[in-house]
Amino acid sequence: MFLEERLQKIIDVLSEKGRITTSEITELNKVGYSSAVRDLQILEKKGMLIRTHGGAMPVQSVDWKPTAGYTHRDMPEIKPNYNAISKKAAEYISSGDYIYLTCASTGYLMTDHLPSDIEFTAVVNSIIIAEKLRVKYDNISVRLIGGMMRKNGNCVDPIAAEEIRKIRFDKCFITGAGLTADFGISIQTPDSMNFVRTVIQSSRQKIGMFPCEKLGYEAANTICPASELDIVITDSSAAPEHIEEIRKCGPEIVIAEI
Amino acid sequence: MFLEERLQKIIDVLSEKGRITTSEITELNKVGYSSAVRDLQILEKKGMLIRTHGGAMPVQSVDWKPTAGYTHRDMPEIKPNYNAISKKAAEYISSGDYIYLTCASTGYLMTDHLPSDIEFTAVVNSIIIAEKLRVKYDNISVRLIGGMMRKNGNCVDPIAAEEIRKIRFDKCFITGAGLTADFGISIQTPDSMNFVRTVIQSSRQKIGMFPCEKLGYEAANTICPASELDIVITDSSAAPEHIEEIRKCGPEIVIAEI
DNA sequence: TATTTTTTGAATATTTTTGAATATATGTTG
DNA sequence: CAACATATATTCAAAAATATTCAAAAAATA
Repeated sequence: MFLEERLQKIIDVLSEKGRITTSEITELNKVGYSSAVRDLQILEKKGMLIRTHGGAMPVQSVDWKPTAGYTHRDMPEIKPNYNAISKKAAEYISSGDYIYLTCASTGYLMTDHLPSDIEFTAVVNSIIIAEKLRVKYDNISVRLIGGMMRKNGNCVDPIAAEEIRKIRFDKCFITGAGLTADFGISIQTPDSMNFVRTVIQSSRQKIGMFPCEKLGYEAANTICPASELDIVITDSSAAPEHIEEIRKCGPEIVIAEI
Repeated sequence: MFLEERLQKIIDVLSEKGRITTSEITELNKVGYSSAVRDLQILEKKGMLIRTHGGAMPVQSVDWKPTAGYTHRDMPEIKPNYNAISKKAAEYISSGDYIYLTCASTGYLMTDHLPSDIEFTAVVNSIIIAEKLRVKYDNISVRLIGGMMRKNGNCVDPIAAEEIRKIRFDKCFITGAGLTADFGISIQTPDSMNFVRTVIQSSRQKIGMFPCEKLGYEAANTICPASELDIVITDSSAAPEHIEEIRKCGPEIVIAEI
């Protein structure tokens, strides 16, 4: 079998099952362990997947811990809490809404839970999310935000922010790398900071999705105070002190059961 | 057996089975290994297939599908003339260029032939093309044009056109549904008409890709006179009278050998 | 027949695959 | 939480598969 065929098979399994192990690959492609690993390396280099300890996962479903820099040794895991939060968030969408969907992993996970019985418009700045919406939903009008595209398929540069400025959202579903009472919503890159800030400023209702790991964490750049958010959705593993800290700032706290 | 017959046989097997090995070719055409390889080299040069280690695959099969599960059978059959024109067009890209790539099928086909040894910026309004560039090329900066996304993943509405208006391209690679001396470049929908017109107005050098079928045809809406184009790339099956008709309007005519 | 083009097979070079040795990470147990 | 056991990753060199080169042979053409 050709290299290209093997790689395609891996991608197929990955996007169907959401995960693949190294031993599955050896069986699937009838190759030795070393070749299986090398194939994963090739695909990782292309940005088609993220390697984990024991196999690989789709890029979209992985969001590494904000506390540690990402190296190939950090093993990203499937995060049920991310999924639970995304599902809960999707419940807030109403008929006719004009909403913004974050390009972070929580936004991607939301695409599995969006309502298919009402019509609404989703504004997205990720071609991965756009493609998923295009293929999966007929009831959603998709508005794409352009700009210089990052290697991960997202647009968060000033061009994209400028485009956001021309829109008023009913609701925005956003996230960040961290959230505290002191530092508010924070994120790694300045571009993202600027972009998300613009989104928030353009939205009537601001809904933040923050898995427990992100509460109490402060990333490099602050986007806005926590008080700007109307609703913060977190999960049942969140520390009570963190929850209380944010609640005092103003946002309504919603707990998604894992 | 003639060379052409052998090549055709290879293409036939390829489009039927989606793959062919070198040893299959030696049997199929009753030739030695060296000849089998040379035939593959010839076809690869024409852009009719992609050589792999051990054989070859159709160009489209080596694509990275955004969604899994496609086989080469699901992909539209590549017309050799479209492919030849796309390949020829890609030769016009120089280092540092800021180019627009049409969202039509010729633009998509170009993504198989773009130079990978020089850096340049590609502006695209199709998430399918954007995704392919993202995965396949490291040397290309991709600028995405946003707007209300059509069901096919393209953005050609007024929002997209407005975005184009803010750009000046070194070159644009465009097409249309038809091209005549009388009616110029024509296209089906008004949105597309407006969009492509804007692209042309924003480009220093205008390169049109028009397979022989499109010469002499007039679609509903005219975009601009044929004289606006600097170069028209067509294929060797184009009728001489059509070629002459366009040449008289001004554009340099380039014939891509099928 | 002379000349050119095409085909071929063998020698050589390159790429790909593999397994074993070593290193690192994760899970478990006291 | 340390120390061990297990699972997985990395490295690397040998082996296998495939590609390239090239000159001779065959075929086609003049």
